[in-house]
Amino acid sequence: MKIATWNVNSLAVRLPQLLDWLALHQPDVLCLQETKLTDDKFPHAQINIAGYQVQWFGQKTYNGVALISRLPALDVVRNIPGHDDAQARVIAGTVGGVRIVGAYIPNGQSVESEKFPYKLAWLSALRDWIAKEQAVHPRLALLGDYNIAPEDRDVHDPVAWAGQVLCTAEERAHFKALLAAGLYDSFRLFEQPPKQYSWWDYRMLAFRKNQGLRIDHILVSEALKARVTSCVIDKLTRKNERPSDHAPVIVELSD
DNA sequence: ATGGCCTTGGTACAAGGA
Repeated sequence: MKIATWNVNSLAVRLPQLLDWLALHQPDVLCLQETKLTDDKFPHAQINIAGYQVQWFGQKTYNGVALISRLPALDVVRNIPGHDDAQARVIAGTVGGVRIVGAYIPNGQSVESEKFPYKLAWLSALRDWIAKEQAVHPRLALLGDYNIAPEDRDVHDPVAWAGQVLCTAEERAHFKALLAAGLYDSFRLFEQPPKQYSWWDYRMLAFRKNQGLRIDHILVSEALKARVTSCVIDKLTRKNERPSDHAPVIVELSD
């Protein structure tokens, strides 16, 4: 089973790239973030024609998530139950016996912004909910754009980024709390070369200089950890024409 | 080169992203 996550930064712009990507990589599950489409505009027919089921949850201009899968997604949930949120950031469903939680964690903008406490409160709600989900679904994957670089080695210039949003101690503590709750960062289950990132700013030739951050993650529960055979950041897709600023992340699970 | 983007809404350019 191949599961993946990709922040597409506008599905209105990136639909052709998405269809190409599905045909090339043939994932069993793909979680999308930043679709930026209201539900009436979601291109479900094209995704169905490509051989996939899809559940979606969006809004105008910002945010928006989708869960694409070969098999139908069961028990689909939109956003964090009990956490009042005007923004479309989570879609979850059970696919092939695996609980898939696709999340677009808030960016936070800057430590001084009112969006930063919103991010921290959101992460607290996520943590509480995931703990409950794990109790019900031992085989669980939490994948998406976390907007957190977990460690300095996930940052091209840790000195410049020290204390900045995406790299603060508070955000990293939330990431660590997910690990402490029994989730594993698939990427770190394997020996990895240095300077591996999943996002590069469109500006400053950041991609060409590999000035990026690793902020897109696939966390898996203990029961799934034993089945993870690889975790790859698909950097090639970031080189495409009209790319998203994020690269997809892909995990292979044995049967 | 001490810089260099992209998307949206709306139709000029400001705001947001990470």
